[in-house]
Amino acid sequence: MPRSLETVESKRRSPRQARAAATVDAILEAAAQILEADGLEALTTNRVAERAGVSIGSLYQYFNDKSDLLRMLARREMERVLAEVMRIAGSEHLEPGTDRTRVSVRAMIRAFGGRQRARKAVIQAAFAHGFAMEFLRPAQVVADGIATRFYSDGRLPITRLTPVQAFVLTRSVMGVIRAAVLEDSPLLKTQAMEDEVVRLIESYLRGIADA
Amino acid sequence: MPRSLETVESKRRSPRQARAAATVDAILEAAAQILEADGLEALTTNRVAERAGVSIGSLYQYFNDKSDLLRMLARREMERVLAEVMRIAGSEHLEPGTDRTRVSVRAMIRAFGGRQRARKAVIQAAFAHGFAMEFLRPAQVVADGIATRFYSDGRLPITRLTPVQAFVLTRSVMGVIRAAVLEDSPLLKTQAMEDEVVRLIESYLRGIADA
Amino acid sequence: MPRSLETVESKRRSPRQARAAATVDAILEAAAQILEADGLEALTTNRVAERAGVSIGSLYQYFNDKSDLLRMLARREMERVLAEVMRIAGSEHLEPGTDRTRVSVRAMIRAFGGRQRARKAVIQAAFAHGFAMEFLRPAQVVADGIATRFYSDGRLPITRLTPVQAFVLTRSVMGVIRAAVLEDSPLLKTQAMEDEVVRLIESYLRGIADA
Amino acid sequence: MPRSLETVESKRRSPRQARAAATVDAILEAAAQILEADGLEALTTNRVAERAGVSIGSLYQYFNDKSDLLRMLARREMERVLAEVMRIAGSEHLEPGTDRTRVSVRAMIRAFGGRQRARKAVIQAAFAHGFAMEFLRPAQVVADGIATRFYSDGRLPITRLTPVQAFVLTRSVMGVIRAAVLEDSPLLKTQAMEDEVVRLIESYLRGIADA
DNA sequence: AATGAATGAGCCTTCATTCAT
DNA sequence: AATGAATGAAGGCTCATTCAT
Repeated sequence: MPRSLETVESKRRSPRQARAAATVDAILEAAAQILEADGLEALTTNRVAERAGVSIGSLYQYFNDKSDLLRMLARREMERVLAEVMRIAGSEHLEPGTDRTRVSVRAMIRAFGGRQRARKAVIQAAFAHGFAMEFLRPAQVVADGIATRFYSDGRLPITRLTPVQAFVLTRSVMGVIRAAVLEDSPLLKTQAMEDEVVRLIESYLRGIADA
Repeated sequence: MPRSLETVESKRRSPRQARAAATVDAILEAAAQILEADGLEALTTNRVAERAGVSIGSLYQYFNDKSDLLRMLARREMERVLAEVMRIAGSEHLEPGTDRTRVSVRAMIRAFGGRQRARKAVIQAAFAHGFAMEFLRPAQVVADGIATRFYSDGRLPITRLTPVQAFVLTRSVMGVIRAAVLEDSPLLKTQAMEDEVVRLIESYLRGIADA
Repeated sequence: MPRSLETVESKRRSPRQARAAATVDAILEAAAQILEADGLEALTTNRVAERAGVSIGSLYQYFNDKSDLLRMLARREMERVLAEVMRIAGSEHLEPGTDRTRVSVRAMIRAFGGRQRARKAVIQAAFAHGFAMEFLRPAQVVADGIATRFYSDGRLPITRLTPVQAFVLTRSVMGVIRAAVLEDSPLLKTQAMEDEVVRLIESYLRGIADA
Repeated sequence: MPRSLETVESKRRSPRQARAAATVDAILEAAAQILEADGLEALTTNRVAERAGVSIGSLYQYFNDKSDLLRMLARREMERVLAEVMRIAGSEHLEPGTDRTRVSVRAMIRAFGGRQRARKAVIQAAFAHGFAMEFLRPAQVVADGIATRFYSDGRLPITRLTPVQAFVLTRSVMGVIRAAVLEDSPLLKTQAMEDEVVRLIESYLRGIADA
C-alpha cells in the first residue's frame, strides 16, 4: 500500500467546501495545461492563476508557494497513474490463467504512456525541484507489490527478494518505461516492448531462482 | 563510435591560448562545485564567475548563455564518465577468463558513482533544460557495445539483438544505476549491486537465447 | 481627423482604477523629468521607477518594456501639443477679421516652444527608437487642416493642394519650428519669427495661386 | 565658408601614415555599413572593429570613444553631402540662363536622397548623441549661400535677408527634404517635389521683396 | 603598433510573494 | 474569501573600455 501522500501538510487552509475544491482543481489543471503546452519554464504562478481564472491571491490561499503547487501537481499525476495501474493490475481476482506480470507491465506502460508530454514535464519539474523521489516511492511500492505477488504465486521457487534484488528489479523496469517516455520513443506502446519488459522481469527472477 | 560532441558549435570565440583554456576550465569547475554544493537553483552565472575568479564578462566570452554553460558542463562530465568506462572495460586485451560483462558493469557503476552529488546535479540540470538525451546517447552507445561484444563472444547463441531488446537492455541497466545515484542509495557501490546488475544482464540475454 | 493613438495595444493590464492611473502618470512624468534633466542616456527604467516613487515591478505592470514607455511618453507629449494647438487655433468661431493663419502659427510655436528641453528629448528619443513618424502624423494632420481652412476661406483662388504641395507646406513649417526648438534658437518666440512663418505660408499659397 | 570641422581635436594620434589612414577608413566604412544594415542599436565598437577587420584595440587607437567614432562618421557623411552639393550647384560659372535655385535644390535632394538608409541612421545617431547641430550648420551655410547668391543676382530687389528670414528659408527647405528622407517618401525624387521646393523658395523671397 | 582577453558597472526584465482593500 | 496592484530581490546579459603581451 502506498505510503500516504497526505503527509505533506499545508499551513494554508485546506479546501473544505465544494467551491474551494473546485478552485484547487482549476489551478492544478491550469498548471498541468501550461506544463504540457509550454514546458516548465513557462509555469509561473501568475500565469497559472490567470489561466485558472482565479486571482493570484487565491492561488496563494491554497498553496504555500510554487514548490507546493508543483508538489501537489506531481502528487495528483502520480495518484492518477497509480490508480490506473491498480485498477488494471491490482484487482485481487484475476481470471485464472492470466499472466499477472504481463497485465501489470501493460498497465504501467499504458498509465505512463498517456499524456506523455504532460507527464514528462511533471517529471522534469519534480526533478528540477528535488522532490522526485518523494513521488517515485509509490510507483516502486507498486512494483514491489508486483514482484512480491509474482514470486509468491508458486510459479517460482523464490521465497524472498533481497533488498538489492528488489531495487534492481523495480528500477530496471521503471528505467525502461521512463526512458521510453522521456525519449518519446515510438517503441513505447508496441507489443514488442511489452514482451521484452515481461521477458526482462521473468528472466531476472528465473536467474535468481536458478542461482 | 560516439558521434563527436564537438558538433554543437559556439558562436563565441573558442579558446586559442593557454590562458583562455584555463579560464574555461576554471568556469566549468566552478559550476560543477556550485552544483555539487548548493544545487541547480544556486547556479547563477554571476556566482559561477565569482567562484571561478573571473569576471562575468569573461564567462560570456566563452559561453553563449547559461544553457550553453550547462551543456558544456554536462558534456564534460559525460566524456569523463565515458572515458573512465572505456578505460576499464574497453581495452581490447583482457586477461583470459575475465568476465567482460562484470568488468563493464563495474566500470559504469564506478564511473557514475564517483562525485555522486555533482553528477546528480548535472543530470538534473540537463533534464531541466531539456538536453538530457543529447548526452545519454553516448552512454547508450557504450552499453550497446557491451551488449554486442557480449553476445558475440560465443558464450551465447545470440546473433543479434532487436532494437527493442537493445533498448530494454541498455535502459534497464542505466535505470538501475541512475536510480541508485539519484536516490543516494548506499547500495550503489556494494558488491551485491554489481552482482545483481550482472545477473540482470545475463539473465535477460539468456532469456532471449532460450526463446 | 487624427487616427486614434489607442491603436497600439499593450499586453499589460491597462489601468482600471484611480490608483493605477496615478501610477502610470507618475511614471510618465518621472520619465519626462529625467529626459529633460539628463537626456536620453540617463533614462533607465530603474531610475524612472525610483523617481516616480514606485517599484520597478509596477513600471513593468503598465509598460511592456522601455520602448513602450518611450512610446507612451511621446504620445502623451504629442497629444498635449495637439490639444494646445487645437484649443487656440481650432475653435470654430473666431472674431471677425482675425487672421486664422497667424493664429495657427502662433499656436504651434507656442505649443512646441514650451518645455523646450523636454520636448527636444522626447523627439530625440522617438527618433532614436524609430517611431518618430508615428507621432508626427497628427501634427501634420493639423497642419493640413490649417492649409485646407486657409484656401477655402475665399481669400485665395486655390481649390485644392496637390499631395506634394501639402507635403511641402506642412513639412516646411514644421521644419522651421522643429529646427528652432532643437537648436534652442532664441528666435523661436519672437514676433519676427511668427511674421516670417506666416509670410512663408502665404507666399507659397499665393505662388501656387498665381501659377 | 563652412566653419572648419577640424575643430574637434583628438587626443589620439592622428593618422599620419597611409596604413593608419586606411585603418580609420575601414573602421568608418564598417560603422556606416552596420548602421545601414542593422541600425544604431547594432552599432557596437566590438562589432565595428570586427567588421573592419581590425582589433578592438586598434579602434581605440584612432577614436577616443564611441561618441568620437559617431562624430567622425557624421562628419564624413556630411562632408560628402556638402561636396556633392557644392560640386553641382556651387560652381562659379553656370551656363547662362541656368536657374541656379533649381540646380541647387536638385543637388540637395540628390545628395540627401542617395543612400537613404545610411543617412537616416547617421542622422538618428547624431541626434541620439546630441551633436546633430554641429553638423547641420555646414548644410545651412550652404543654404545661406544659395539664398545670398540668389537675391544678389539682380533678379529680385532684395538686398539683404534678416537673420530670421535666412533661418526660415534654410530650415524650411531642409525640413522638407529631411522629412521626405526620414519618411521614406516616394515623393522625394519626383519632378513635382523639385518644382514645389523651388516654388517655396521663390515665393518666399518674392513675398519678402513685395513687402 | 597591434592584439584580444579580460573587465565590471549597470542595464532590462522577471516573477514569487504580500497585503490593503 | 477574493482581489490584483504593488513589491523588489535577483537574474541574465551587454558592451565600452583597458592593458598585458
